[in-house]
Amino acid sequence: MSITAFTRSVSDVAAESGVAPSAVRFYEQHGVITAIRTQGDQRRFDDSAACRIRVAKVAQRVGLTVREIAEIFAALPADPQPDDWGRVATTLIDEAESRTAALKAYLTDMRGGGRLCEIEV
Amino acid sequence: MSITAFTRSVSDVAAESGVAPSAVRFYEQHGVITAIRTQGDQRRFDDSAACRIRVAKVAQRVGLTVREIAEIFAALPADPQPDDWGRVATTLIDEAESRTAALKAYLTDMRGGGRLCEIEV
DNA sequence: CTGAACCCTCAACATATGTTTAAGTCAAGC
DNA sequence: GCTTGACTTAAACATATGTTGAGGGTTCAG
Repeated sequence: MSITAFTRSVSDVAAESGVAPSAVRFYEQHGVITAIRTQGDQRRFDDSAACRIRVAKVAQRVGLTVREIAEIFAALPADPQPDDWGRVATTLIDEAESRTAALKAYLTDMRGGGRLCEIEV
Repeated sequence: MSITAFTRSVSDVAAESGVAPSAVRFYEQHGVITAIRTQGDQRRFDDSAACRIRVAKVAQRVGLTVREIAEIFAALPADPQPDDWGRVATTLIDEAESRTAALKAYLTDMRGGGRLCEIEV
């Protein structure tokens, strides 16, 4: 087992993930990432923090909210392994495809009837 | 050619589309739907308004903003025909699939390297 | 051990997406 | 033609997603 190192500061994670420090604090507040605190009350993150944020940004683009993303990431242990990420990836992709499928189904039904838009919702 | 009838009031469109009257006004302000005005300054919408709103709601679920949806709907003429809706549908689906593809690519690259998340952005 | 650079919280601001409410106007049936 | 319900605008409120700034504390390299 590897020892999880909580060595990254807010600005470290911000630089690694490409978002502003304020966003790093925001994502921590909302459970997308987690931190331990130093004696002086400063946040320290592990390697996975920047990763989680980068994945979160892409997931937001397919319509997932920060809350939904945090819920999905709740399945990730500290120091996540490939299998852990794999399960999360599957969940995210399934959700994205499900939403796209709903869009396609709606548009297809709309055309299918020739009624353009009188379909039942 | 069919004569486009602008006969629907705000509450008519709200009822047809399943959103609140305030949302109907909001979507008009943001260009998702368009209205003519009566002599007394009340909004009147045509048949396509409720349809546009229902499509917009589904499109929002895949991450499109109201602004983006309005831009895509700008290609719809008054009294849109099946072909017009078809082009809009294609644009919406392409965008949704593009975003899902970006998510998949990101997650696949992440796993692929075995580095979990040290991929270049 | 000290100073520069970074961190803390909290509050205000900003944008997107709506809803609610107040004060006043319009429309449609009787 | 009047009444009643729906409409108008504008502003305030609410939630999501952040950013900025003030006032003060922490860390770490030298």
